[in-house]
Parts: sequence; C-alpha cells; structure tokens
Amino acid sequence: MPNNFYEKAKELIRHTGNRLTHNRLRTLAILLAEQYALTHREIEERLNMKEQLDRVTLYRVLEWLSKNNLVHKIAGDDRVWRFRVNTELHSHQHAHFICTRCTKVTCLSDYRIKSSPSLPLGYLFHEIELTIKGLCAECA
Amino acid sequence: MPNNFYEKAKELIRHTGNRLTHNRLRTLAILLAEQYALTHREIEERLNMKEQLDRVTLYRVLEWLSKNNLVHKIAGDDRVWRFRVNTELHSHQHAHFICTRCTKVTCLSDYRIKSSPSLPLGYLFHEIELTIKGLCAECA
DNA sequence: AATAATATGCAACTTAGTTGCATTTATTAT
DNA sequence: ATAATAAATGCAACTAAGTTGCATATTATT
Repeated sequence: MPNNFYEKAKELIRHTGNRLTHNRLRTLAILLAEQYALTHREIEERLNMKEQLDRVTLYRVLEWLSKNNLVHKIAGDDRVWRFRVNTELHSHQHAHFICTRCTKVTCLSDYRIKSSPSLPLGYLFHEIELTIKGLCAECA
Repeated sequence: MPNNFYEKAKELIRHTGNRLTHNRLRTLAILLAEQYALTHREIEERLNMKEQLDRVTLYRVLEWLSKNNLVHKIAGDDRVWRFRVNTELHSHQHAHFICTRCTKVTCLSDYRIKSSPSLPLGYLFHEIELTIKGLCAECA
C-alpha cells in the first residue's frame, strides 16, 4: 500500500533541478492522486490529516509547481484558482469542464483544441482556453 | 453631443419590465459606450466624475444587469469580474481575448464557437466559453 | 560539520465581493 | 397630483482569497 504518488512526485520535482522539499512533495503527491482540479482549500483539507502546513507556504508551493510546469492553474467562476497536475499525457492544451452546481473542475483530455485562431490586426496569440459549463454526472 | 447611450440604455432597461433607476441607467450607458469588458473598478472610475454611487449598489446593479441578460460577466485570471454589454449583434456565444499584459478583455464577436462538444457519460452540456490569451495591439 | 542559498511560518495587509438592515425612490392605483 | 407598496439604495460590518516583509529553519554543497 505505500502509495507511489510520492515516488512519482519526487521524480518530477528532482527533474526540475530545484530543491526537493517536504511540502512540494506532499502537495504534488496529492495533486497526482486526483482526477480533477483542486482548490487551495481542498488541498489544505487533504493535508490536515498529517502535519499542518502554513497557508502562505501552500500558496508559494502551488505557485512554484505552476511555474515549473508540474501543475496548471484554472480560473473558475467563483474567483478561486484550481490546480491540476500536468503529466506527459496531460499537457495544458485541453478543455476544462466546470460543473455549475458542485463547482468541480474536470479536464477533458480528449478534447483537443485547434490552434491559432484569427485575431484582430496587431494582436499576438499566446494561448487558447476552452471551458465547458454544465452539470457533471453526479449533479445531473 | 447629447450621447444616445442613455437613450439606448433606457430602452433596454424598460424592455425588461423592471424598474428604470438612475443607477442602472448610468451603469448600462457606460457599458454601452465601451468596446471592451470593464471591471467593477473601471466602472466606478467612470462614475466618479458625476454623483457618487455606493460600491455595494454597483455590485447589485451589475448583478441585476447580468441576470436580465443586458450584460455578461467574464472571469479573468486576476479573479476580477469584467462586464460587457449584450447587444442583439453581440450575444454571449463568442470568444474572449485577454491581454496578459494590460489585462483588458476584448470580445471577439466574429469568432463563433461550434456548439455541443462530446462530454463524458452522464455529463450535461450547458455553455461553452473560449478564451484566447496573448498581447493586444497596444501591448504587442 | 560549516556554509550559502532557498523555503518556511508568522503577522499583518489588500482587495473583491457579500449580508443585514434602515432609509429612499420608482411605480401603481386612487 | 398623491398615497401606498414594493423594490432599490447606502451604510457598516463582514468574509474569503491571496500577498508582503521579515526572522527562522531547511536543503544541498564544500
């Protein structure tokens, strides 16, 4: 039963060349274990069982994970960031589904987005984001 | 020079069957005059010149305008709502462009989205939102 | 084991948005 | 026009997400 999300997390963090810390490890392992995007709050709840982790540190850990392309942030309609792990199979070039009832965010991996739309003159394309809103299987 | 956004705003609010108030009128007129989506703050700034309007009232006015389909809300990456008027030609079934430098939101009216994507079993489609990030003409 | 660079915890802060309640205003029916 | 009434407004106090500065602890290196 020793979960191998910790092993995977360790490998991913080491691979960045930066420091492997307890908090980065715990946080990433939690995100690796989830099928959908978690809020700062939800991650905190999952951490509570074990030793406590400061709110601010968690914000900084998430920011670090994000900047190192281990996770990606999703902006929801409730003004709360949600975080989802980036695996090789799971780049951030995909659509997100937001359930308007339970506010859970699911990544639609198999829904690929066609790139480079036509923009007004002088505009520079950087990234495209597709969000689908509705009810998830549990709420429908 | 008497701007006709007030006339247009009056007509739109009257058409809802609800009360025509000074604040709804002013707010909607401001949004009608803009080419891009405004934050609560930006609307407040534009109001400052004239008589003051309470923060809370403005929030309630914007919520009312939104519920009555006169404007639509856009969730940006900075956790701030932006509001854009809905005209007949300008339904909310379109893409949004967000400039990552100046954070301005522009509606890409001519970028229509194909409807009903395929979702996981049991999921219910409601709405689709396409956001393009990059640099606007002024920031590029 | 000592060092240097970086991560962490704490306290205090900022900012968007919300709630409850008393007062004012827009509409209506007289 | 005016009174009645339902809805809108202003105010004060609140919530909740996220940020900043700084002193202390931890990681990786020598």
